[in-house]
Amino acid sequence: MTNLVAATNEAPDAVCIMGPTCTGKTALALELATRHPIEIVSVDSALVYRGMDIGTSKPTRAEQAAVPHHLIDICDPADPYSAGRFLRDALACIDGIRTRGRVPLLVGGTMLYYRALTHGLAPLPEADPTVRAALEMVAQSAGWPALHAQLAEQDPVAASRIQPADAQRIQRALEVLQLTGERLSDLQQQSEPPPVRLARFALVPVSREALYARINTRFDAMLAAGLLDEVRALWARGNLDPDLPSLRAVGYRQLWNHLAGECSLEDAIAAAKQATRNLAKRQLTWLRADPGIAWVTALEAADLVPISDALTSAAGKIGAKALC
RNA sequence: GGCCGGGUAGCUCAGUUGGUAGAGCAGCGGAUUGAAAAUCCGCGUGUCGAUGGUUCGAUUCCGUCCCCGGCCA
Repeated sequence: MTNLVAATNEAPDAVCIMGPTCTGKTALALELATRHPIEIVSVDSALVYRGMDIGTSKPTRAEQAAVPHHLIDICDPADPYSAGRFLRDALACIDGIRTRGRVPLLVGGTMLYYRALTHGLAPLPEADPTVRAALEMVAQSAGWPALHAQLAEQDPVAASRIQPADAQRIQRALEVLQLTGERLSDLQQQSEPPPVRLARFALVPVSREALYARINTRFDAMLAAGLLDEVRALWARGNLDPDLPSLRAVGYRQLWNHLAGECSLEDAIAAAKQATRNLAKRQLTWLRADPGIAWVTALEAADLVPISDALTSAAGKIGAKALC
């Protein structure tokens, strides 16, 4: 079903390193780039946005200059990026990198994007603001449980998988129904894994406690580096609102609320750290649910051997392909 | 020192007209198909500050003490 390399010796087309926020993925990728002919593809829903650098821990200009990076700064914060766009963009990047004779190293923490890469996406329509606004209006008066009941009539399978309070998913399922006349649950059967053989690794923290402590410390460092000014600059544009996917990003959302006068800076900081910790926990849940991913718990040289081996193997495959 | 509030889950608090207690948050686990750094679901034993008394039974009523906050001296 999935395109994992598993225990076979078959060489991968690309190598993927996923992991919760704040575990050192960027540093690891840069380190690997000194020893392997790679280009980095970001698997991250926040790094795509321009002008959001500090709070997303975006690789610096220097780091991006040292190794080619992809899917960073490709979207304005006023425009929503999506899993669908990511999959198309990422597959194009992987192709391009391989034809250049290099190995794609996919690195990030957005697990839905990762899932799209390993399992593919169903042929679904993209979001339609008009349809969503209409559904939103109905929900205002009738409530989401009523829309869930409606979904149960039209797509019982989807409804059974979606909680009555899960507004976002109810809205999406009904949107698909309206746009295509077909059931989301039927369309979802039609997803095909992309034809890319991935060697997958999960970079996980030694302990939850240490990860949380690091998250807190890093957020303070972000503030010291000028994160609040970065958010003020977004605020000053005047055309952004907090419902945008970009501004829902951890850290930005809380500081934005503070700028809107909804809470003190102190409370916003505490909430941002909390949200980041919650995010890291959810990322770990995804990782645990993937049976085909190899866990790497330390950045010691010995622990990185499997990753290096995968990169070497992928490079060999590309080289062999080039010879044909 | 006097008066008034408070002391209940890791935190903020609710509650029990006396039958040993429950929310939110945290924490832990899970779901996850174009918003995903999003959205949602599940999990609640804690000497109810301490100690005497009344009572079949006290976290609840009464006495004393301790701690915290405020006001008055």
